[in-house]
Amino acid sequence: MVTLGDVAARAGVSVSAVSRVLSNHPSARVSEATRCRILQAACELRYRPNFAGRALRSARTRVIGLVVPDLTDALFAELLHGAQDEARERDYMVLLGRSDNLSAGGEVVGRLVGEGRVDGMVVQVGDGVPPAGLGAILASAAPIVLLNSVYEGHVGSVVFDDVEGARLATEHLLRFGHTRIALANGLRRSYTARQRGIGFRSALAEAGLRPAGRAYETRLGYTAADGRGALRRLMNLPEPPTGVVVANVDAAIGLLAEARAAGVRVPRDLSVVSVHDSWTAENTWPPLTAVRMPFSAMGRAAVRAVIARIETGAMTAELVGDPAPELVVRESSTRSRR
Amino acid sequence: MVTLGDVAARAGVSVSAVSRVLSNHPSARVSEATRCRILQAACELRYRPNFAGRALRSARTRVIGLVVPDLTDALFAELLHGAQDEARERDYMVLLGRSDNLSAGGEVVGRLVGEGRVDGMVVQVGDGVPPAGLGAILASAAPIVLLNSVYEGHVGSVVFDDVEGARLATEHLLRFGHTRIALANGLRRSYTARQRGIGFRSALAEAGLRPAGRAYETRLGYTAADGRGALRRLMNLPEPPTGVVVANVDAAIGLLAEARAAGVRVPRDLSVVSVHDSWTAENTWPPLTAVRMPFSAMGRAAVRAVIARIETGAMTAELVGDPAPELVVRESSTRSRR
DNA sequence: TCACTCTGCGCAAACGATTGACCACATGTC
DNA sequence: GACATGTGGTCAATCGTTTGCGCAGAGTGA
Repeated sequence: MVTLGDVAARAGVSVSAVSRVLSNHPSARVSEATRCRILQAACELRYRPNFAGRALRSARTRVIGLVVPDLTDALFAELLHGAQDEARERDYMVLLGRSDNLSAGGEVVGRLVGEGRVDGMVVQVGDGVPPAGLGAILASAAPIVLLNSVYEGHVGSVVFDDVEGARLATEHLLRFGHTRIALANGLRRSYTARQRGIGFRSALAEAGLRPAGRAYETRLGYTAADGRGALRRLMNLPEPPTGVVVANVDAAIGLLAEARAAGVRVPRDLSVVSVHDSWTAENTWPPLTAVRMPFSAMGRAAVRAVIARIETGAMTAELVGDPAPELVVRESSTRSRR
Repeated sequence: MVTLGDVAARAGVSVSAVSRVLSNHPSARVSEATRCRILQAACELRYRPNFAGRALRSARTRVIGLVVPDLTDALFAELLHGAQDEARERDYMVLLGRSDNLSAGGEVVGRLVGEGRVDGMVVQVGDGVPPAGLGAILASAAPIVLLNSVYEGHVGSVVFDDVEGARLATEHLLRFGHTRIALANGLRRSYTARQRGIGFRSALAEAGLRPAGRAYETRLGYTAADGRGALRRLMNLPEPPTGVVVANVDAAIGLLAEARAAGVRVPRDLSVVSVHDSWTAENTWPPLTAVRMPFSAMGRAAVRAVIARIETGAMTAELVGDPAPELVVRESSTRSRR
């Protein structure tokens, strides 16, 4: 391993001179000739600063942790990409942690922050995590930004405009003349599910429709299996809906598959619109009408927020509105037949 | 931050005593009473060893890097889970790097290893990376294990039994009486694509079928769009195949969607079997018959291999055969009508 | 010439954990 | 009594980087 000392020896100067030159420190008062010798020596020896040495000395790692509950879908990949792009531009790295089922990833947060492996964290809590578990994590006083959830008294969160996303999806069905519209939503305690419920109902209200009743809003979850369950429940109603807003694209994919299996024709018998878009939505049958949410921008915003928290102490509760949620019309939705 | 010194002060001993006790060092000769005091002090102060200090001193991080070209599908998630499970059991962490389009992630390997952020790496090179780029990475003499590709002279790779996987898929179609079977394969230079081609052709040969000709093997790639392209190409042949083996589940999903759009009925007109299974394959229409490959086991094996390389210097070229590839029959394949 | 200031660097002390060397004391052996 | 052995620890060096401080020598103004 090449150290500062090696470079210094080759350039015939002291380690401090090398350090100052290589990190462009303002206090680096060296002649142009010396600077050149140092740079050349570093280049020839392929010097790379040692991460541990630097982190130990400066008590900063320039790494931020990202903890998500699930990464089996393309949405997460987009989020991670945005986060990594933003991090790279600011000379940070992203360390992907794993939030296990138990304790909302509290252990991983403790490890990463407690052992000084990261300077701050972006945490997305799982759908089914009770708020109690969250408190313990946030109590650590470490720079933490929550993703898609807000917690009493914790300012430091980045959320989608889920209300608007759900509203867009609902309005699309309303424009197609649907009046009996269902919502296949996430779990009740999920923050995003609550927001999407609000957007859904407000769109209905604005259209002068009274809510179709509790039974038309399932709250099973965001997985494909949950979407399947939602379809069965909704189509077994005395008056099944003619349109359904699914709060997650993975659930919509399951719902679509279950519709085929149950003989429900989409979009003829049932129009389907999902919140979230991904490459999988283009490849269902029929191709899924979806509201594209800015996952990449959210990743960027989260990293930006946590870096701001680290470097300036500023706390932000940000709503990611740019680019705005956008409806992508495909073939799973059509005009109501009545 | 709580340091060893803080714990030592509270327990009334020296830092070295604390260090030895907390790390269960064999040279820790302390009385039972002292050991207790130290443990209690550490517990009360919530001591956590500082990562940087430890890494600097020991020149080891107990972190291994995982670099993959693409993480938009569920397969990758399974791989990562396996890797993380194995790492955790051996008291390591996994750091997910990003292999950009350019230079096969050579830059990220250089950074992670060069700056001492990781002790070793698991690298899956992208499908379209020419072998030349690989050489540069492997030349760094760092502990690197390749995933699903082998490189001349580099022993340190973990691969699937792709030959067997493709063979299983092909034999399934053969048992159904298909004789005109196509292969929608990955790019020519891809190692896995070559292996899957071998398995495909050997199954045909064992069944006494002569290969149906070059045109029946497309080599477009592993994405959904590539699968769509493969379907169009194959169904435009003078004598379209009645069955197709798709070398990747994402491509199979695209192929299925394109079949619907083109009016090709699956499985009536065309039976489809894919290599790789994932939750998305259960939710296509018709549900996709697939060969389940042991992604989780591969993640574990890769981490095991790189740790072995780090700790004992042992190099391995391993074929992940347990659990063996397994055919999961769903509804996208059926008996040939002739 | 003296007292400054400025330039161009080097010295050395941290940061936190690990570990070989060493020390004081007690006990056992010849 | 001299010596070895064992017990229960402490001391101090080390890893690589950063940074406050100091120190020559050159230049400047009075």
